[in-house]
Amino acid sequence: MRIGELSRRSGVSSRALRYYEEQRLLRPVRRPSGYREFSEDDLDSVRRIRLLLAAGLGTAMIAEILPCMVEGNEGLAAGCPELLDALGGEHDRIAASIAELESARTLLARIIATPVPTPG
DNA sequence: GTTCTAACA
DNA sequence: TGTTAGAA
Repeated sequence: MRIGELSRRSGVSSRALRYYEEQRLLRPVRRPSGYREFSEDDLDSVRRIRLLLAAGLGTAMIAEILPCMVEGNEGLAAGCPELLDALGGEHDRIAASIAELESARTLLARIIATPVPTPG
């Protein structure tokens, strides 16, 4: 299928799909016309890419683990055990970010809730 | 009409 | 990322 159809079926903009190819997340073949030709499997790949992006992973990481992702009974699973380490690292990195943001939120909430001292 | 690349708001 | 110009 061409990029327009994949865009419609996936709900992802053609601009984003071209970007995914540039990031090596998708490898469509080229027609003689120069048009990209995507496979049916690419539709699943796009869904997985969106999921992994939503999970906070970067395109570089996604490019590495995408070929290892397998459909489990409860969703996507890491088919390659050696990648669990990298995923664990991402998890910890996100957890650290959350901790920092929570500190910032608490600080702001405290400032907002502190009354201005009245003169006198 | 659809897609391509490159570049800009 | 969206959008657009100009070409195929």
